[in-house]
Amino acid sequence: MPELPEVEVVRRGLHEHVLGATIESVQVLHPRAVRRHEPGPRDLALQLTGQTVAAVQRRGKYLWLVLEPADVALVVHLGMSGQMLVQPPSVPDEKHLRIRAVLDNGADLRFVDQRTFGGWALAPLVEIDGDLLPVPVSHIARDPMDPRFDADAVVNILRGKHTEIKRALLDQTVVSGVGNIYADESLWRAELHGNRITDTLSRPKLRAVLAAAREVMGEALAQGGTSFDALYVNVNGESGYFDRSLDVYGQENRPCSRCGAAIRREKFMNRSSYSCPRCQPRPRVRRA
DNA sequence: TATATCTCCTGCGGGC
DNA sequence: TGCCCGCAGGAGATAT
Repeated sequence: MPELPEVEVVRRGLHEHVLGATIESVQVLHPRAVRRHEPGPRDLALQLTGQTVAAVQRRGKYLWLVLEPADVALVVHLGMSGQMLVQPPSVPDEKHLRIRAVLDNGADLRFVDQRTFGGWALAPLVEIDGDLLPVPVSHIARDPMDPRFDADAVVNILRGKHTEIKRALLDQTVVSGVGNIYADESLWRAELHGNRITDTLSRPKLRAVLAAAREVMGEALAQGGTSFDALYVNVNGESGYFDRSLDVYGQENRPCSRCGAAIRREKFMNRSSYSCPRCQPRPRVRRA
């Protein structure tokens, strides 16, 4: 599932392969892939045609292409299964090809998305806290890999909330880029159960979980991201290797690499959470 | 206002 | 073999 490291791998690939390219034509093959572009598929195709990719940027799990001369952003979210592929036109269409942009450098930029949670949208850029961001990204907090990420400020936000720490880690307006996999890995490294309540946790403990998030996502990025199946790939269609380094996510009943206890799986927010019952004890009082 | 839950979507795998 | 159901989960919408 694409979280920050996987999206950053894609961003780097796009920077290498599409920066400076001009879009010659666009085909939207599935309207749901552009549902966040309110004027509709035809407008998106029309506005993209003739635009040149001036930059490829990312915040959290969002990435965007800055387009000139219109000076707008093509905002891309991969959702759960989205892929941005740079392919020669001779490569047959992928089964779940949703959008194709033909570039003047002889390549296709393809958006492939099995579960259609992702999509493309055009948006103006606005200045937020010294950064130029597309409007749909303006509410997204800085991610832990951002050079201007302020861990102390995030600790203060967490201390001011009364919610479970895992829920807060997944809230992209608090800290971005963290999804279910890296939330579990970060909490395991910080030896915290995801149901612990934020305003009961010490500042050092909150700093530790943020540091763990930065650390684990940095390691994943160095290995090209995490992949469990063919759903996450880089722009060349290759998978990362970090799934081989996960300590808890997907490790149910396997021994904890720190203490040997069997990793447990629990339901949380309608999804699976993995943790070590010994290193990460449940809070004594659980909320209803 | 803050927090919690629901909903969208498709393909795979297990059970019958 | 084929059908049904649960599961995977990001993020906006809706409910509390």
